Amino acid sequence: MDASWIDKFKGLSRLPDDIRSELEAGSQIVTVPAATEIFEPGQTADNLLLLLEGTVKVQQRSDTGREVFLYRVHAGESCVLTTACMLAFEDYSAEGISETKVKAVAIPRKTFDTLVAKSPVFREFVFTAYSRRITDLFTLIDDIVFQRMDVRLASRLLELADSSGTVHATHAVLGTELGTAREVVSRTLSEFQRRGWVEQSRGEVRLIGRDGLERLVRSAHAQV
Amino acid sequence: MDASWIDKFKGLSRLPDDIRSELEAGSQIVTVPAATEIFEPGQTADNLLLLLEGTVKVQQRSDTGREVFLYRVHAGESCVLTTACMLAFEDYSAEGISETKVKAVAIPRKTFDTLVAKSPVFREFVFTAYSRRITDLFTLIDDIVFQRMDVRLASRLLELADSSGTVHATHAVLGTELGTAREVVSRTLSEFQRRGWVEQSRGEVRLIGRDGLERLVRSAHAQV
DNA sequence: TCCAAGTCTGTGACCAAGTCACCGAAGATT
DNA sequence: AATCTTCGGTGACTTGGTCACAGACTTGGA
Repeated sequence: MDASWIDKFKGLSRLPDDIRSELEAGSQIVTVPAATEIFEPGQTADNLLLLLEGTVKVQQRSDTGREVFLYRVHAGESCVLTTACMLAFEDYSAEGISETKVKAVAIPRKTFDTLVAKSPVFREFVFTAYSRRITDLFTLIDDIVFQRMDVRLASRLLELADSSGTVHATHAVLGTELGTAREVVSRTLSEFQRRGWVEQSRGEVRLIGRDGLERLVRSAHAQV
Repeated sequence: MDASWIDKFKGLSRLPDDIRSELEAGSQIVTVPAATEIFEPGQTADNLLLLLEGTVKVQQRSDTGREVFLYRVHAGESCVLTTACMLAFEDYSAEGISETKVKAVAIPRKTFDTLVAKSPVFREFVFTAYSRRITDLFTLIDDIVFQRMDVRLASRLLELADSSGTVHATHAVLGTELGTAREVVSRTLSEFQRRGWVEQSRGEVRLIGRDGLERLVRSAHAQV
């Protein structure tokens, strides 16, 4: 345990030494296998998770059993929206699922509360994280309401592509990510393929004309 | 100043006396006329507002100049999402507009920060408020993605109706509230009228068959 | 009082997106 | 090899969003 995990989080590196050790002592490093439900509706969250490795997908399951993707937590970020419910002793209405193997720091309610009280730096860290997520949610809503599907799909593909330019996801998965139907994804992807922007095979999409996709996304954002 | 405003907020009434007086001393009661911009994008919020009277509408203006309604703050609630940005020194991306004359308590950044540090009760108040708003945002997203417009309009009409069962709003306003186009609202309202649920005149909708509207809303929520 | 300008609502044509039903192809299982 | 499951493709249809335009109502001068 050479360098502390704390330094992986920009907002926390400024913590004074005493708080640092308190945080380290009062928290715990956990690992979770891929595709595991980390938290779910109807459960009071009792740990704040800070992701060291991997990604977590947060989505809401609606009454009908369909799912809306809300946001994705990457390494170096925190599942901070759970904390509101944590401190408020309220249920969280969204569910979090590890997409990969996940390594994270779990900060129990008690430590969290103490640190929020004691440390201005920690407080700022928490509220900054909040404000990020909330603005993300706002832009998500904006996107859903006003942005065309082809643009949203294009930009999501660019986000999800691995280093070799391939997206590993079925049409159905892409559908729930964007809150739309599988058929719509299929149709749009065929169109992208026709334009020579992507190649498809079962369960994956290879981006072979990033330029086209990027142009599409840019053109939609360059509003008149 | 007989009864303190503090007792209007359920979560705050349990505050110990010393914190109460600190809160009262460190904050200020303000009034804002109707239809005034209270906060806007690109501005760091420096006060947390607790509404005593009136309502505030929070919406996001998109690049194209269109607006999406996000949520409405009523008396007894707080514009709490601004506080994240407040403490994080970040810009708020949404705008808040008073719909009526508004009386509110303004808690400056400094007082807020002190109280969050000092008082567990205040902390819980803040985080509870957060969690409410966030869950609201989640259900909003869910609604937008999965719920039919007629259902959403019906339930919004029921919410917005005054004591005499009249909604004072133009079709255009209802459109932005629901994130849809005016024409869609017009068409749906004509349909409601055809069914004898509402009567219309310029700038207002009178609900004359609440039952029908309520049935529509209920039937949509009673998912199989 | 009457006109002009602005605001609000209605409508038809069209396009984008979501839904439904169904099918065949590609992997996985045995 | 036979079967099962998952994935992707397609056509027909409905709902919702966009555009263009017209008529009705309101308001504020002239």
